Amino acid sequence: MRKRRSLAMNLDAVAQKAGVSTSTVSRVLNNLEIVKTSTRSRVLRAAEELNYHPNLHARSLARGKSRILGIIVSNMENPFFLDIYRTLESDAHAQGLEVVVANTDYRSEQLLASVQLMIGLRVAGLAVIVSEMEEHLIQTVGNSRIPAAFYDVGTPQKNITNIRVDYRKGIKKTVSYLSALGHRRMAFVGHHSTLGPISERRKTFLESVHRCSPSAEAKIFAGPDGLDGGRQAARELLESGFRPTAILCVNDFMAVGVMRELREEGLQIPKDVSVTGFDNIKLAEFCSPPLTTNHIPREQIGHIIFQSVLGNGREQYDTGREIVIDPELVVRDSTGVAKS
Amino acid sequence: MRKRRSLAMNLDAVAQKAGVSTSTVSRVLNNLEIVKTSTRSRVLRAAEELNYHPNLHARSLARGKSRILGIIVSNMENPFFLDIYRTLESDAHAQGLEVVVANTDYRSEQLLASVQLMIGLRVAGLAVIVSEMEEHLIQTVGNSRIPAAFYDVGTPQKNITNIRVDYRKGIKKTVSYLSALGHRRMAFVGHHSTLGPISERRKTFLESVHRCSPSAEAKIFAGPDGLDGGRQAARELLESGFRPTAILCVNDFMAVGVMRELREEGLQIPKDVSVTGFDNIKLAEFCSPPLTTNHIPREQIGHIIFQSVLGNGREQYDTGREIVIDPELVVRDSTGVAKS
DNA sequence: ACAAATTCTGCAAACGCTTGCATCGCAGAC
DNA sequence: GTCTGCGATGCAAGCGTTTGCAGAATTTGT
Repeated sequence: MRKRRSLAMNLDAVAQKAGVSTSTVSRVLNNLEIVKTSTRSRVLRAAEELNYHPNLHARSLARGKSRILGIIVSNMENPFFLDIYRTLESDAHAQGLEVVVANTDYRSEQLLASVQLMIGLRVAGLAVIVSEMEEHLIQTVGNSRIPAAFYDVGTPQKNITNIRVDYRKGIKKTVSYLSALGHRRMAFVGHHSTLGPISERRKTFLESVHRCSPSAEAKIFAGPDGLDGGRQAARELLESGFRPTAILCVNDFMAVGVMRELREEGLQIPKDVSVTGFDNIKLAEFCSPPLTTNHIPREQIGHIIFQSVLGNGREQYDTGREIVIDPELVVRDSTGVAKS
Repeated sequence: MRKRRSLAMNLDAVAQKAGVSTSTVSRVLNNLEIVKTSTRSRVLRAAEELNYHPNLHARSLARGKSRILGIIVSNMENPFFLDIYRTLESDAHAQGLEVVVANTDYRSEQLLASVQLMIGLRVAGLAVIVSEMEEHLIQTVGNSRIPAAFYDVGTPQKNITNIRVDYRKGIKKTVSYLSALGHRRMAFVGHHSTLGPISERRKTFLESVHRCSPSAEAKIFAGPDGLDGGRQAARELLESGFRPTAILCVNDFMAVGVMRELREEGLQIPKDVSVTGFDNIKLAEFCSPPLTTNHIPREQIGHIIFQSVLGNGREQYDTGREIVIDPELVVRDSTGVAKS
């Protein structure tokens, strides 16, 4: 048996220095009221002097649970995810919880690793805000008994809440708005993980265009999520020879990239081409021209997720539901009547 | 003594199911080669069937250290911090380390909490990329013996590396560039935590302007870090009646906000006002007009930090140094000759 | 066929903390 | 002066792993 004398600072060291038992130190550090004031201050001083910091792993282990909220997002760079993350973080901190984030970069292998990490950490709750998701992983989370929330993917279970945005509705609104402005040639720019051939958004776009004006043309392009991806998709679009009078983008972030490329090619927005986004991130308001987009209430989504996962600290979580949120069209200056 | 029968899945359950001891299971799960192939697969199957996930807290506790890289940033929203974070994350993942991020929002109380968290987690290494920092906290980290790197603050110690950017040089270059374009009235827009009256950047700006053209006017404004903060500072600037022909911003993110407000007020960039930023974030290239800025190699900084904190997995870390990086002026379209 | 060398596997301590229960000390009651 | 009651503390088990060492199983050598 190892007799590895611990060099690290631990409860024992503090206890010894203060002349009490480890239990007492533990009680002081956890603010249990049963400790005599004099003892209490003696312990606190000892801890201070020794520069003691409790080992959170040991703590979690002993308590059988951790005070950590796990968050998994696809792309931290995209302000949409970031905003939800920030809301969750602030809600968590308000309840004295810490937060661990993991980024998947839209890679499902990384998503797997992240889920493993969160389960391994025995997080108190888990928020999964990703575009990619396999049934298998949902099951894994379901079996883990960790209260969780999934955004835009999967179906509710006993410990899982689902939150989804009705993109269909948003796309329809946008298309009919553009249609009313006379647009008959439209393109949709997405990122790869939202645009498998099976993707609902893709279908919805095509359907909506077809419904609004059966004779209209519609095409679809894609690039990686991000400013560069948007730009790249726009370049492909232009090179393809297809000249849409309006471009719908899967999110604002990509839309900004798209606009950059259009400007570069001498096209004016919205005079030559109208552009729309999705999400209504801060940047949509700050770019030039300000972007017409669909507002998705990210703060509200964050709060809902937090509530359903760790609702006010009670043991009875409010999971197992499905919540649907409607986007709302926000018209700014990046859209106008179609060029004749 | 509690006889709380464990309901949670643990090594024991797997061991029992596979008909071996916990040690063997542990060895299988850690890929120790000494396990017989047949036993190995039996164990793996049992683990699979039971949906077993090792408890990382117990693991860290037993091992005496965790495979976690801690990162603390001021403002995850600012792409500058985000880029460093992403580099660190990818380096960490490449070595099989996980990452825990904490956001301080420029609040020193939150910074304290974050440092406590990281120490409590016994992270393998710590990167602190914040603008605010108290000597006291640096000492705390120093005493913790955790290999750490601080960006732009503090001084090297045995377990601490310092990385700083020579902002002074960048500001000088920018001012003299603008000066050469005929600018004689310039403003500096910062965020509060970079702009105490003691702040070096503030001083450098004033000095540089004074040196380049003794008769020139210079003023300083500030808002919170972010698009809104930049906009707000610009508004104050305009309302103050001071009409600079050039505005230097402490970072690109704020510069985008500043430009938005200027446009709103009908000022043209760079015809009426030139604007510069710092960092050279992606967005600087995508905004309109593309932003003249100072490139700060964030990827390089990320790699350096990672190397010095967890360099290639050896026990001998390369800390205790100070590394200085020079920014480089990148001229784009947001600057031009001064309006006469 | 038996000893020796070599794999493999199990035992049990240790990691640093929490917490139910036992204990100790002392004030007030009788 | 002994007893009761109660607040404050200590004891020690247990949380789920890892790992040094020893013992069991298997192979090798003769």
